[in-house]
Amino acid sequence: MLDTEYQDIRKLSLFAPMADEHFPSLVRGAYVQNFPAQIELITEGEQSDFLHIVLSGSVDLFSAWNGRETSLATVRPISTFILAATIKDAPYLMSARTLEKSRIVLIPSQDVRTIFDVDRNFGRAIVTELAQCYRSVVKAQKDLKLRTSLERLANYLLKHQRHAGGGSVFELDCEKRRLASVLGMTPENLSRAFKGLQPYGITVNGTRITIAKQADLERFANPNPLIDDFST
Amino acid sequence: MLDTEYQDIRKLSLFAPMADEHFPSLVRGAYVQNFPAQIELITEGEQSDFLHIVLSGSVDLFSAWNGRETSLATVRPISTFILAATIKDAPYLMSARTLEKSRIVLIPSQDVRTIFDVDRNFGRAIVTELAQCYRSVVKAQKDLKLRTSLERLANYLLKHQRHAGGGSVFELDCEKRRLASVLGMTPENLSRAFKGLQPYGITVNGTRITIAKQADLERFANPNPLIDDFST
DNA sequence: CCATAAGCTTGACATTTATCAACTGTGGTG
DNA sequence: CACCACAGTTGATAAATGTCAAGCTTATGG
Repeated sequence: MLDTEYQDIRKLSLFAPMADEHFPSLVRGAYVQNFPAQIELITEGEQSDFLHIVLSGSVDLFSAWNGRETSLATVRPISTFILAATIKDAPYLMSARTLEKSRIVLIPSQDVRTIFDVDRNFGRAIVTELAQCYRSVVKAQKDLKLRTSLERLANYLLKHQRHAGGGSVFELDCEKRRLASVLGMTPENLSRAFKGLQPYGITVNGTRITIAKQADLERFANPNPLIDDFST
Repeated sequence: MLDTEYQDIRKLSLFAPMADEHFPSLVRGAYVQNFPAQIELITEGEQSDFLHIVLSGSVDLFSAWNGRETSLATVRPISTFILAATIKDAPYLMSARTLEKSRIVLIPSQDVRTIFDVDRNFGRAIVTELAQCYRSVVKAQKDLKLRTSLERLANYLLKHQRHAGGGSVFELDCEKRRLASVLGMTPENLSRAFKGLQPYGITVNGTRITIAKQADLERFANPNPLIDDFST
């Protein structure tokens, strides 16, 4: 692991509060590996042997059942994933695969649990992180159950517009097929949903989105911090 | 609070590991109250001042947006709810209302956080509970995104059959309108979904469900522990 | 530069789900 | 006992979403 990476991980909200004497022992047993795109890192149902951290690239968390498949989230640097399975020592509920060339840290789950037991601040950070994860999924659940696909797309666009700086033109940060899966629809329907947002000033050119009538779109999308804000 | 109730709460997995000297100070500031049916206990968006515990009765966790409403979960005795908001000191993401006459304990969130800081075992119990909650919602998310309403109903029935003892006849434990909302469909559609399961041996009489062709239903439902098991 | 493959889009169509209105049955109440 | 209120059901219809096949665009490699 590079020293800059070591520092970056140390600064993660999950590890920052940890005592100086504990962090090295957590990292000591860790692997760092570069993966090409489209590699399945973990498979749902397997035992959770490692806490994963994405240093660069991006990772798709997805799940399959009965021949169908859906994307549940995207993990971008620098953050951890599958913390809950690690802590509970339970099987993974989702699979994970690299979306592009990615650099991943693997920390043995047992080490995480050991230090969790001795470092109070780490324990507190884990609680905060888990509560955050929980609330994110609850929001996703509300998004899915309370909105039509058109409304989900509208709110997704507003959210990513803010994330991209707030300008009226911005770029999608993933393939449309994946976006469709994340939003709970088919790629064909996403295509039509973009068309359906034209009356609200949306135009699409490849991955470039333009929001011409901001107020109209916001009136239609009716975003709600209890569904759409990352922070709350 | 009755002494039996005190003991019951003490035995909850969330509180059982707590040191004997801390539990009284947690309960000292708590209220116990009886609520009639259909009382809104908390409203989404408000500050989370109390951790709630259902002693008897049942509570519906739901959320609304743009005039629509959906049930996200049912809380039954004896268990806590809105732990994540309490710990994060963040606004509630869901509203809660009594489904029937219910007895509820309210523990000031600040007390929970204070003892969380001093009692290691309590901290650990909270982590376990949060991880459990997180995984439950992830499963619900998979259920919703990977299955049709008919499949969700079939799996719901199998799950509740087991919960009710495994016999081929059992009772639904909530109104069909609520079940419909939990499963993410309209009451009309739930009615039709029950009809749609007739070929698999399902008959309905009021709240009484009969599964005549267990194997057929299971073949259709194709239940999966990573979606349908409470435990994993 | 062409050929190819892959993602995306479009149209036609099927399926699923929601909506609205009417009707049924049941339980409670005056 | 008559009446009402309400959950549930049913039918007709509409809207949303998925499926399949074909065509389009674009990036890439020989």
